[in-house]
Amino acid sequence: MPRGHKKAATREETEQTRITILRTAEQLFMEYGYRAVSTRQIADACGLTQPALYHHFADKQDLYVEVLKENIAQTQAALERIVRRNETLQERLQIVVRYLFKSTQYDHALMMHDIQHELEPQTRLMLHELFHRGLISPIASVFEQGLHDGQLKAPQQGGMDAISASYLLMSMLSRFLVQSPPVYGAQVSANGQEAAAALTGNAFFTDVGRAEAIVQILLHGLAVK
Amino acid sequence: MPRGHKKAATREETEQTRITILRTAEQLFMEYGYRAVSTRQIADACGLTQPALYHHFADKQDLYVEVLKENIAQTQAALERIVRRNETLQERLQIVVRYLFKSTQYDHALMMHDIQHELEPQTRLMLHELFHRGLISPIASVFEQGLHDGQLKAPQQGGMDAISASYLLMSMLSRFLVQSPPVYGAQVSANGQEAAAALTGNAFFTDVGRAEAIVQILLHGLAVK
DNA sequence: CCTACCGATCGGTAGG
DNA sequence: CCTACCGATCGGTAGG
Repeated sequence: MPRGHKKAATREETEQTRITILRTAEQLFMEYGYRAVSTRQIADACGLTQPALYHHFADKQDLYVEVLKENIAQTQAALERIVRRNETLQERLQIVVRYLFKSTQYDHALMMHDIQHELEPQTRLMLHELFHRGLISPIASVFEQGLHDGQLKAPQQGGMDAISASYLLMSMLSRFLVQSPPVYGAQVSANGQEAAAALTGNAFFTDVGRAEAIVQILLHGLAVK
Repeated sequence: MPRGHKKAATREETEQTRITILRTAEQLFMEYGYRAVSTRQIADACGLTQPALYHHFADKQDLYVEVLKENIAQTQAALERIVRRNETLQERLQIVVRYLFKSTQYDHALMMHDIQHELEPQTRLMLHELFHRGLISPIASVFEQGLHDGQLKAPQQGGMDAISASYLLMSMLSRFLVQSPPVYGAQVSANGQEAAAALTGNAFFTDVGRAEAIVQILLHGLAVK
């Protein structure tokens, strides 16, 4: 049954608008946090009025939950691909870390804080499980395999179970770890990343260098053997 | 010149009120974040009206900055004491981590996010330097010593400079790492910590166990040698 | 998807 | 340190 006589939005246009809102909201929520982002900010950035958002999402929390669902689903798909590759344990972990650095310029700790403190209890539980299944479990499967292979130490030998190792790896990706070098003293002159890399004598301040350093230390530690 | 004729607050009472406000605000800000805590919440928790806060602090940001200053100063004092002890590198790091776990039930990543996004640029810079001098530098001095001793790998040998290692250690303390085990499946029955510890076969889910595990892995890694 | 508008809450001020 | 109150902004709704 055709009905394009006025200028009502087609189903496709509506879907496009929904996607625009989701992507815009994702960027804002992930950078500033749930509470700090207003529905008007999101609407403005999409070129809409604020009430228009409520045509696509029931309320602010619903929009946030949809953002997280899409974000986690996408990350999960990528991680499961990486995890099944035929490469060494160390190489797969480095690819995982590089992916997480590249895909998310934000801090998972902020996301977890919002889930814990800004949402209703039942939503909180659901997202926690989603996070666990989507991000933690795929990474844990890599560690699990290393434990079975005998490449990784068991908990009793100074190692760690696979789930805990996955959470630990995630926490090592926290942005505040290194986002800090604007000025400590006053001796940093020009480009922050390169200057810092030169000062410290390694490539820790580039994304790839950071990914390699983190995995290197998680596996082999800082101590001389 | 005496003047106690009415019932004006003495200087001592005023100071006590200020301390009460600071401690109350610290708990709230550190748990929920700067923006999520209203000045009325703080005042209520202190048994005051909201405008009364403005007798002790210029505005909300000023109160937050004072909270951070006191918090960092106290942590700095404790860390500098620990760092000068006559114990092994590993023992000192474990004491540092245990102290940070015990003293701050919150997440430094949240604090850094608030500093980055909720404050004026000049305040942000000042607090960043305070954080660096108060928390990072003391910890870095431990790593620095280990590097000089030859106990720790240099950056060129798969190690890390002292400052980067300190940020990495701080990020490994992130609460979201492990605060998560409410329910994943439904098989966790009674006490979360103990049940999880039993399941995983180590003491990672107690504070002391976590501190030891983190330092163990930071120094020696997860891989079998 | 818009205009118009709601009650609630925010940080902060006036004045005593 | 209180009462009373301000303008701004919040999430969300009515009605078309």
